[in-house]
Amino acid sequence: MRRSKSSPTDEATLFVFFNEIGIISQLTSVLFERSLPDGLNSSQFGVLNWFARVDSEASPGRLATAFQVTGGAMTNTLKKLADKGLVKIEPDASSGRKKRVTITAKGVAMREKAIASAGPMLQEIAEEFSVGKIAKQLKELQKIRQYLDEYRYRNN
Amino acid sequence: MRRSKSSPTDEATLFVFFNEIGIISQLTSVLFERSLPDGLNSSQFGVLNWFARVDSEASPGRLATAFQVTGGAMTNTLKKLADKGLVKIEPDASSGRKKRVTITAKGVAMREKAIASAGPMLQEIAEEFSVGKIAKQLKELQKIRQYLDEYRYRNN
DNA sequence: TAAAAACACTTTAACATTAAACAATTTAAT
DNA sequence: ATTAAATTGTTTAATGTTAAAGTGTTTTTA
Repeated sequence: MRRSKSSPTDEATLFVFFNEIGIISQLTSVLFERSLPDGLNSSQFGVLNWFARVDSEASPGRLATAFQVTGGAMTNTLKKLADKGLVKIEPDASSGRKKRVTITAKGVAMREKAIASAGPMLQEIAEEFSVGKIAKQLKELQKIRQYLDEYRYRNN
Repeated sequence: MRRSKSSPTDEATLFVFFNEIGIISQLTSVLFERSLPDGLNSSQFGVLNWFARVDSEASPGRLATAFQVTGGAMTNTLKKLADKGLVKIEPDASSGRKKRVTITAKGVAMREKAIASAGPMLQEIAEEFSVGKIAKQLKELQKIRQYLDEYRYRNN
């Protein structure tokens, strides 16, 4: 450590770090979105992917919180997904206010198709960079993400 | 290397890696946007920050390309910035089609104010993580970003 | 148990972004 | 030189997101 306390220089490093992450996110999002099949957009893919990453069912409100969008936006996204038969929306047995959203078999297949569509780009990158190294970085990023998630719930 | 050729497993790692970057970007963007002063939004800050990061002047088209937005969106963002006196838009002496955009002193001050507004959050993170380690990661991320930028210009 | 408050989701108006059409200028082709 | 093509930026219609208001349900409280 160059200094014993947090300093403007440390903050500057972090700012540039998160800025860089934002730029990479922008670049890859555009590439990925472009490769998505049919009328699927990023928001819709995000929801399908969530069911693979996190849980097999959810309420619209839980999804809205997870993606940091308003309830209205999630209502809209889920409607689109339901129209395409990629998710199922039912009344929640436990409460008349809630709804229960689940992914359908068609939705699972669509998620896989969407991920496969990014294959060529990912393969090119895999040839250029050490995936082992990236896997190690990933672990660090996951820690940072976890921290940010906690930070978010602390400050809501 | 576990295998001699790129494999589905490598692609999966990369997919999760970029997914994680997207989530961190989302979380930090919301936090940062929330802290922004006055009527400044992310797009507008992005343009001000670009003048500090990349060049002292630009055409609207160059900025639109840099941020991967349409010309129309950049027209709109620059109009907002010009209305607030944060950038100056002039006809370009070298061509009647182009315009020349520069940041004003007020714009520079606004950028600094905006970055300062993120200070408390960055400080908290600096206390939790090793900034030296993050600085090393930053270098790797910059390589990846550079590659993605080249990839983008190759596939346009 | 009746009234008030909180909660979950949807709808609506305002705003940002995109794709496409448009206007103006410059470059290229013949 | 003229005409056609390409370039640069703006405008417009459609779509997605937000904030706020609206609807119905559940929980709290008095």
